[in-house]
Amino acid sequence: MDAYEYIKDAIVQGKFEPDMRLGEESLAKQLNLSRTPIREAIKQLEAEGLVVPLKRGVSVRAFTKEDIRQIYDLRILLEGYAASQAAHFRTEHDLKAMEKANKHYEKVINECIESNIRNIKEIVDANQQYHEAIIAATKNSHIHFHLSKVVVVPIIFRSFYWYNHFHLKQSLESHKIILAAVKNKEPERARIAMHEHIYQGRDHVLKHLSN
Amino acid sequence: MDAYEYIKDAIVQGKFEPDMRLGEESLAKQLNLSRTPIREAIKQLEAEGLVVPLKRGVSVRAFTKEDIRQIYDLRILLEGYAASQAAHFRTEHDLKAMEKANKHYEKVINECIESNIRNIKEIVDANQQYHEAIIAATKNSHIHFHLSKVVVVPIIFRSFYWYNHFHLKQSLESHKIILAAVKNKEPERARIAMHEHIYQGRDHVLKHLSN
DNA sequence: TATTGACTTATTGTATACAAAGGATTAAGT
DNA sequence: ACTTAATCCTTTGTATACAATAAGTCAATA
Repeated sequence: MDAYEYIKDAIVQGKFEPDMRLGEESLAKQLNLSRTPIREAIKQLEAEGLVVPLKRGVSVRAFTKEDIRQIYDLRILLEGYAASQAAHFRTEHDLKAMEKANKHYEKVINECIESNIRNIKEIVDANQQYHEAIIAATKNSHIHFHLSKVVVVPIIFRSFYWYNHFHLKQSLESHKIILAAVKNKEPERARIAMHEHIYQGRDHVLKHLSN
Repeated sequence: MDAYEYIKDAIVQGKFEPDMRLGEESLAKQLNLSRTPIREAIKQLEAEGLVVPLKRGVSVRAFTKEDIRQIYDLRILLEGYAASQAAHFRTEHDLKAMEKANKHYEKVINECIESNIRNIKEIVDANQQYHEAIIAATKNSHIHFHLSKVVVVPIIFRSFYWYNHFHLKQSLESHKIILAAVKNKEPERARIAMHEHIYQGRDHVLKHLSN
């Protein structure tokens, strides 16, 4: 397995906790690699801001409540724009992709609610696919590039992020509203709906964060 | 000197041209270093999107006209937001910093016009300081983080970016308008002025790009 | 007992050595 | 002459070895 993917996943899944120091030798042993590729992976993660440099080596970045607030503000700006652009310029192909992603999200949510089993990874993935479909319709690869870095952070706190059925249903409803606006080519409606959708996610996360 | 800084500067200054392959041994010799730190620097640049991976090694990313368009769209969105936020929340201290940066920019521009000498680096730096002062007033470090990656790209094409006195004066005028709006706490005015300012820069660059 | 200082240890940062994979060049065959 | 194949060479990718520095420990003195 790739060192970069391994470490990033471990951070996002919370296996490597905030402020935990990442020892190179330790990681090298876990991955059956030498320190050289480990260090390269760490440098990439540092450039993305997921780990922070110490005097020597790095530690997992501990995002503060203020960080989360700022990241959501940024995400609201970018994804709101993406939604409005999608409503403007979407093709039939884009729409099909979004509808497919939405159908899938609906299926996952409903299964989750019925069986009362919280398969967090599946929900997070389905949600991301939906958002990616909208961003793809924007046809701005640079926005996609930066959003992909931004979106990852709150997922670190996903353990309580998706924890109740009400929020899940609310989220699904928002997705439908956004999709309808894009389908009807209503940019401002799409932007506002996306804003509201992400604000709800933000509030939900912030409510459960202490510091 | 740091390998990362060296390579990044060389790319931004145009010393390493687009599509040029970056040989590790060659860079190591230039910097009197071994390949190890070179590779780490390259990984960072790859994460930022300034170099692209080949089957083996990397080359300097060749940004297309479409890339530039997308990057400017993104920058307009982010800096427009920054300007409006600055107008909302700016403190006296923020304002002082912006005014100082603006004074300095004015000085540089005027010297440049009078002496007819185009010290491109000085102009670019003064311009960046002004924009940074506005972004600082936003108090959103994550927006600053992403903008810092975005802003760099068009500078690669700066040789003709700042090439005439009319554009320079126009740019200075825009800066003053934005500053006034921030000073008077007019968020929408500030955003629109920033949009216009960056659109002008965009058009100027695009006009001189062929493909 | 607390604090400071030297010493020891562990881990990073850098260099080098080795292995593997592309790309280039040359030769052979059609 | 042009294409194809095989070999060689250059450069990357990985591992290891060495050097440098930060941190931790222990002892000594106030």
